[in-house]
Amino acid sequence: MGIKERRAREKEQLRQQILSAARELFVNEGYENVSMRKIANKIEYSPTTIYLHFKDKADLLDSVCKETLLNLLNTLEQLKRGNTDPVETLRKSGRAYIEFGLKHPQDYKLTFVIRPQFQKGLGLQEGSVGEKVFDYLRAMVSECIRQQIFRQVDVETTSQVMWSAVHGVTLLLIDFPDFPWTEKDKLIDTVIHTTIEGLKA
Amino acid sequence: MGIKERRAREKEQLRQQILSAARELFVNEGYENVSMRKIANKIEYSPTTIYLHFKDKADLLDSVCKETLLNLLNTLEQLKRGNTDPVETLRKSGRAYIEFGLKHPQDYKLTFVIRPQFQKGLGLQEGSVGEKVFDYLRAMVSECIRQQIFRQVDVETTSQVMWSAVHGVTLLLIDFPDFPWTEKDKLIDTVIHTTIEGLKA
DNA sequence: TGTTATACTTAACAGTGTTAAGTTAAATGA
DNA sequence: TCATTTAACTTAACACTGTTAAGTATAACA
Repeated sequence: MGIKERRAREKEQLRQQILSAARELFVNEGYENVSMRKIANKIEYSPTTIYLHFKDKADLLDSVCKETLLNLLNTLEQLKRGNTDPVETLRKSGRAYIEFGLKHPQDYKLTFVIRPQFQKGLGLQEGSVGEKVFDYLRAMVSECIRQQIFRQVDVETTSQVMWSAVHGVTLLLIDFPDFPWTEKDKLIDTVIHTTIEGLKA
Repeated sequence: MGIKERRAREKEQLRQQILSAARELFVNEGYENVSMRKIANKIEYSPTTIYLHFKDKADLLDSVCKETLLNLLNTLEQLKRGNTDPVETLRKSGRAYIEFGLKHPQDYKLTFVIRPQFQKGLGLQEGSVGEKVFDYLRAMVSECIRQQIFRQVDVETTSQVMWSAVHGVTLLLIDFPDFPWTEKDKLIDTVIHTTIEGLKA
């Protein structure tokens, strides 16, 4: 039964082709400014072919975002290796998160701003990659609390505070590039430092 | 020359009519899902009439956002009156900012997320209402530093850290309503408290 | 070789932002 | 008062959008 497998492989290949064309266009021109026809043109298929692989445009966006989250998760987990000091790890992770957002601003916005707008009721579903990213954060914070470095007993709230801080500065830097920010690295470091100090015992 | 004045008044009236129709539709259905024709229908004019008052759809959005910022500025300035303790004022302002965002989530997103997306190069221009809002924040932070309550000498960085925190938590609460947040008020208080503690001397 | 299933396309629908050209009505000047 | 100018507003059109129903061609199977 090699034929069915080959067909499935070919189908998956086209799916990936659509996905990477979509990502490239979304990232370069913005979700709104990319039409299904544009994507279809790029891969040299008719627009309707896309609908054989993705429910609609939002589904396509969803899949692109899932890849982004996997990418982010990978970046973060690589960083954890060999780090023992939990606070230092948290600091570095915060930096990595923000830098990921600034390095791929369009991907970041697609994932954390555009997608929730188009996919209402998006709560980082169970088993989703998004949940795994937050689990990563939770684990680090948990360790900081366990070692009695952090004040709060509540892991959830503490993690959410941390997320708020890095998400906030990331989006502001992306969305208001012409605002008279202080030196970017200084701002990022201060945001992370301030939040961590504020969380300490 | 009462005629010219009456004409100008009528023109301004229609402008306001368009603006309030646009706001209502934007807020209820989302910027993307509102067409110029929809707005025109609501005010019972032809779609092209709108273009006699606004350059394009983005300009319309811009004007709606300006109103929102005035609204926010007003809320914040009312709060300052009679408050002497600068840290307490800052805390209350942070709360008011976040609550404003949660009370008018669509307005907030339009102003701080959608608009920068459509109006590239938006750096809170000189004299803009947005600048006035940030000036308000700057003044409060400045007072905290002057009284040597806050660590940082750098007013700019400190203000930007504060903005990051409140912006971050506001957007997360709006965009991921189904996320298992800890009790909302607790989260907001903790974000503000953590940031302020982290900034202290 | 004929039939079925899959992959893909064509054509269409109802909508979009925006503009050029045209119309109507009011204000102005003689 | 009446022709002319000016402003307000509309009609019709352009080139696009996401999406679907129906149709075609090709490959896999019996």
